[in-house]
Amino acid sequence: MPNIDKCTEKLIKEKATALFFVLGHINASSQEIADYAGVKRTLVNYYFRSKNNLFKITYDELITNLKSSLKKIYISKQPFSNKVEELIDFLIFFRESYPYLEKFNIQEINNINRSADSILQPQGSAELNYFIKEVEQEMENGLIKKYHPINFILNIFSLVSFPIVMKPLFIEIFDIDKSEFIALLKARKQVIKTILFN
Amino acid sequence: MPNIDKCTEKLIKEKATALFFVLGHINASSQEIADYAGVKRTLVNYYFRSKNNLFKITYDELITNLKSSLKKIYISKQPFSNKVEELIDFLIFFRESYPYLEKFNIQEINNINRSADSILQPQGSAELNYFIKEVEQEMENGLIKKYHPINFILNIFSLVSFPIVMKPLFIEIFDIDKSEFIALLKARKQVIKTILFN
DNA sequence: AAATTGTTTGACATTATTGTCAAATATTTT
DNA sequence: AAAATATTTGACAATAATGTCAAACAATTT
Repeated sequence: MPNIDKCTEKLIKEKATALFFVLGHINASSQEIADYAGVKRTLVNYYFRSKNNLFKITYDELITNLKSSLKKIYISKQPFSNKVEELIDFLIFFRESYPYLEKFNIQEINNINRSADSILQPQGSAELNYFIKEVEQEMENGLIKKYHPINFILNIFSLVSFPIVMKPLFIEIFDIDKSEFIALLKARKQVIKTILFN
Repeated sequence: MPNIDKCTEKLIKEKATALFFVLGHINASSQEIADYAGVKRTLVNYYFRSKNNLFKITYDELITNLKSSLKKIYISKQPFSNKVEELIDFLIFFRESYPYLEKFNIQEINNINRSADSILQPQGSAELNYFIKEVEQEMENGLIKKYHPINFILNIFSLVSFPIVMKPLFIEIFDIDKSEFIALLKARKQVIKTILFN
């Protein structure tokens, strides 16, 4: 069965991305990927050589998007508090679009076998450093409390990401409806902003 | 080779716990577990029937400890701010003792195949509800900002756990020494307390 | 010391998954 | 339409991991 609307390679890649990072089948077998894309398993090898390579490609694309968006925000010309707000909004949006990306990061971060050719290649950037300098500036100005500026970044990422990553667990622990928790997370955006500033 | 000091069953269980949750080999093969304990692989099956069962047993023991400690803190008779401080201290201590426990939680939480007999059995408790009531009380008193009390709990767990879970990633992103980051996390305890209260 | 019970071992069968390859089929170029 | 190229398919080999089992061995009881 030939594909009319989309070339097979693109199709496989898109379906794999959704399977990995939207549906959370991070360890899907090549058979599972092929089935989800509606193609034979061998085509995964034909177009991408190996399942791992396919995974690496989809992961790299997502991370590249993420990084590029973050960098734009870090150096954007706008009042600091607006910038933080934009950062929070974007992070929430991205985490909810690909809720399982962070899950993979966590799985891989601590992987014993992680080597130089690891899929994960975290790195800082000039843009991030610029933002950190700005945080220090605002600490001088008294807008935020004074401590190591990295803490401010840690706070943002922690307060936004952790509840999303742990959502199913928290729903059971707090014994509330899924919809109620989602509403809570929505309202939480304001809570986070309040907490971050004096 | 017979074991003198410790019966084989206990030995395997202890080594497996360390391998899983201290060293982070969450997906260790039965061979790896046996090697680490210095016994033949079949003994894992002999004493624990299956690798999965062994994992479940070690996991359950850890979680039982964790829950019981948390419950004690939740209902302990002491000023609210001291209680929160104790909670933070304990959480940091526990996360650093078993840094990979949370990693497993995150892996499993979203597992598609998670069924009724899943290893994960999160649940609330009367003690937690008691603590939440107390949080609401302190919001009335003006010690903490007013919002859905669950946010306060989310904040504590997020601010403590996320930087520990993501430690290796943050070290690379912020391009700082491991020792420097550990020092930062140590000092961070105070940062968290400051943030949580008005 | 013979019998019973508990523990350890190596060999085996089973299952799941991966990547390769040659043959079949479709598409494009000449 | 013949040739060349690209894509798809099914069969195959290799690998890794799991759990079972009977036999060997050790310890304990009678």
